[in-house]
Amino acid sequence: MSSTTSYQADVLKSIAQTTRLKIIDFLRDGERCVCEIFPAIDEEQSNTSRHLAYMQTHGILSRRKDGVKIYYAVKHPEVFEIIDRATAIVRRESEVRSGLFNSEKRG
Amino acid sequence: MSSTTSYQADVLKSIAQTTRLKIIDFLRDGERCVCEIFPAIDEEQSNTSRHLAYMQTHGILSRRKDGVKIYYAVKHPEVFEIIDRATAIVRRESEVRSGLFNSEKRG
DNA sequence: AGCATATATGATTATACATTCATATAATAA
DNA sequence: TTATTATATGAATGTATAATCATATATGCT
Repeated sequence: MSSTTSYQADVLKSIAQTTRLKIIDFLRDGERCVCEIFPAIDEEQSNTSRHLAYMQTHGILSRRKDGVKIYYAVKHPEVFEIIDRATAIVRRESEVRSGLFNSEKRG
Repeated sequence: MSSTTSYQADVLKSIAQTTRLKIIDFLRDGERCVCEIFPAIDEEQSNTSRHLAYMQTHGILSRRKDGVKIYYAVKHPEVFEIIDRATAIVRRESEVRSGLFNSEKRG
């Protein structure tokens, strides 16, 4: 196996989870501290903290300390591009499944 | 949570695994049957079959039957775009970690 | 120093996942 | 019909993951 394959999987796994997707989505506007993040996504502080640490360890979030607060941000714009493409797939799949695609074609 | 968040996670999870990444990469040239796939990626037939079924169920692979053989293909070009972006992240991260980025800047 | 706030982490539990082996099913050929 | 090839799947196993609760640690304020 290509040596980068497992790193690719690690990066994608850091995104492919509902709580982490919620966090990343909340970080679209930029850097936020933990105390802003966990109420916004409606998850427990400890769980949120773990996911943030996980994503930072795997290189997709940056971490900045300011006093008591820790600010996290998405490091690579590709993270958002990946999610946007996943959204496109979901949208297309749901159209096909609901028969929207075929009925459009029929007019 | 947005109702599509868990579908986004499902799509990304269908990609974020080493064996599945190997399969998808082998399918870059197009449709292939199981008997071509598992030797190419050096995995067991049963394991390969399971991952193919998983990805098909989650909407990222198409499945076509021709006699005894089953041909699978990647349905959405976005799947490759997602992997390419993950690769870009991995590359940038490894550059930063190895200090290549900073030494380049220094000249 | 004592207190409040912010974040991280150990321990636990439940669940999901990946893999393997053995075997079932399906299509085709002899 | 029997044999062969291709694919799928049940059962078992080990490992990873997500979430929760309780608590530790760190910073700053009074």
